[in-house]
Amino acid sequence: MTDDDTELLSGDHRLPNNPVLHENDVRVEVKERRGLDEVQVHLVNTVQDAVEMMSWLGERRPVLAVDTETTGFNAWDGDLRLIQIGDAMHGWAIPWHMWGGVFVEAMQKYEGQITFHNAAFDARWLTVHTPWEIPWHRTHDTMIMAHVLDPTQQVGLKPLSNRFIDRRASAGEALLKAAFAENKWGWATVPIDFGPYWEYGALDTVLTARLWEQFRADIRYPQVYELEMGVRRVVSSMEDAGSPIDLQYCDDQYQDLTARVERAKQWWLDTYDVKVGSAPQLVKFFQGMGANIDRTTAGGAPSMDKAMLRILAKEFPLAEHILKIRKSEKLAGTYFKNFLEKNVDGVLHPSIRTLGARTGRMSMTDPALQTLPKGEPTVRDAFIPREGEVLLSADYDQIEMRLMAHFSRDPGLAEAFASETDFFVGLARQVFGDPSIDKEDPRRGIVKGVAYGKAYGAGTSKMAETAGLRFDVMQPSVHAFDRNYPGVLRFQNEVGNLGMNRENSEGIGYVTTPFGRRLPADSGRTYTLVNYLLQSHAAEILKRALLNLDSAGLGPNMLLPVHDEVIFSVPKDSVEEVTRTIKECMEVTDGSYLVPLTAGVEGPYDRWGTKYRKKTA
DNA sequence: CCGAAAAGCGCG
DNA sequence: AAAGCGCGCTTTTCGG
Repeated sequence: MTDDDTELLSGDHRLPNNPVLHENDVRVEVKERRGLDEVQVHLVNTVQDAVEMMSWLGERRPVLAVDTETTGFNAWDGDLRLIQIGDAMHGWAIPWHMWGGVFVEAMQKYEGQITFHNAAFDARWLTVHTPWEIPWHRTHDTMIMAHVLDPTQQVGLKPLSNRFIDRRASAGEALLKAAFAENKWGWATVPIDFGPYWEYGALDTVLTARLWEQFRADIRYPQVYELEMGVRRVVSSMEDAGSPIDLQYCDDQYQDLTARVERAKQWWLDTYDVKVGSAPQLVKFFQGMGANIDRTTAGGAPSMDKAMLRILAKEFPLAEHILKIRKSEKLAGTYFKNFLEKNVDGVLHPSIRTLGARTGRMSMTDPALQTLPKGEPTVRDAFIPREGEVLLSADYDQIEMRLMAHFSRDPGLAEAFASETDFFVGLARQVFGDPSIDKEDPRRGIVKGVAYGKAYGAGTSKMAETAGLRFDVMQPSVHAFDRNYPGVLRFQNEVGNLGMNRENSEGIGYVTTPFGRRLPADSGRTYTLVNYLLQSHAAEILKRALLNLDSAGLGPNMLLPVHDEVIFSVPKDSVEEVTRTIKECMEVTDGSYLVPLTAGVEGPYDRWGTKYRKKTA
């Protein structure tokens, strides 16, 4: 493999309807900036101030930065306090409740490019509290720019500003924090006209505008940035619309589970003087009963994890009891309690970071709806469609495996996707040369483990551990896999070598996705690049699908993205038609990949959990 | 009292 | 030759 990034490029990656970057904005003249000495900040406090701000707004500039100061993190419970606008030399702080009308008028008048730093945050507050609608087609985000340029750097406004603009950028923040401590103020209570508060709020827009100038020129692959800005728009709208849940059901489940957990924990305390939540106490308890605890945690302590307790349970039934308590506690505390606390009128509005991982995967918090248990459908049962609608779920079929076939160009692996039988059954038949293998055969699971192990960069010992097999039992299967799919091994070596060569010559090992996203490896860990490439490109494909779905008019029907899956709420009578549209938007079967990227649509469901229940004939 | 770390566990 | 990747949340523990 050569140093040429295009080596991994393939296919047509045009994006639907997403004109974020305009030809002309690149040509805007950007002046050399020297530190922050000449910068002026202003507070809109009088009609005269407002007039001056409007006059300033009429000047020519490459971009206008917008920022907000709020009472906290919850946009529904909290309040918007300050909105700031600024450019490279001036920042204006606008008290929302006094002068909000001036802000709205200003934004309606302004027709140029806009940038935020972390648009997701400000977009949510602005959507909830103001009538202004963000013009996404001319909206930028310097946090997204920073992540695209280097996903391993800190992408906060202050770290970036300290690094790229002026070391003193965070001085104001320190001053403000000190004032908070001295006066017992918080973001909700600091007086709006307190100098350090509004001044550094205003300065943030200056920093953001400067970062935009800096980064705009550095974006070598506008395609990734355009994808990300489009996804930010679509995902913010998913956040706003939210996912409906059944509150009564959540409450019933929560009450029932917590009561049972509490009783069980009390019993352990009364009977054995053991706190169930404390691993060290449990270790002592089971050792006292004569148990041999031979697994250790990452930190070296004796382990009381699920796997160890399962082993112990064969000899000590009490270990099973601990597992049950943990399970119930997790269901109650991590899921139902969270749903009850975080919903707004029966709707969850999670925070979705579209660039949550360095690979470009999304992450989700408050609540983390990408990590709901599937072995316990009762949790997903909390999720219901909108009024008069039903749920649909659309998943890509083995997308990372298909991308491994594509990137490795291994004909055998590619062929396996063409077969009618279950993919991993087919793989197992090929690997073990035994056409009688069926879905229940343990060799299917072994091959699946080897295949995903390859995709994740695991060695034989890790695969053996995951499968619960001895190294020497696992090894022949790995060899058989390598013999059958030599392209995969070659691909792993190529990516690993490319990464190592770059680490030696350029100081950093990295690969580039077909969209142009640069994926850096930690030093000495270039073997992770195979996984980064697969995971990252799979994320890009899902993201592009979100834009396709939005363009097809399904934006309002999307509830959640889950890595390689999208959850929808759609009108009952449109299921067939929507199913066709979803497949068209998600699948890539035009030959741009060595194997077709297919997606399955499941449903309709009236609760999400239904999908995870055994189907009855 | 608070924040960070560790341990454990949920997902793709 | 060998290397499991990426996340978030809760509880407990521990140090400042």
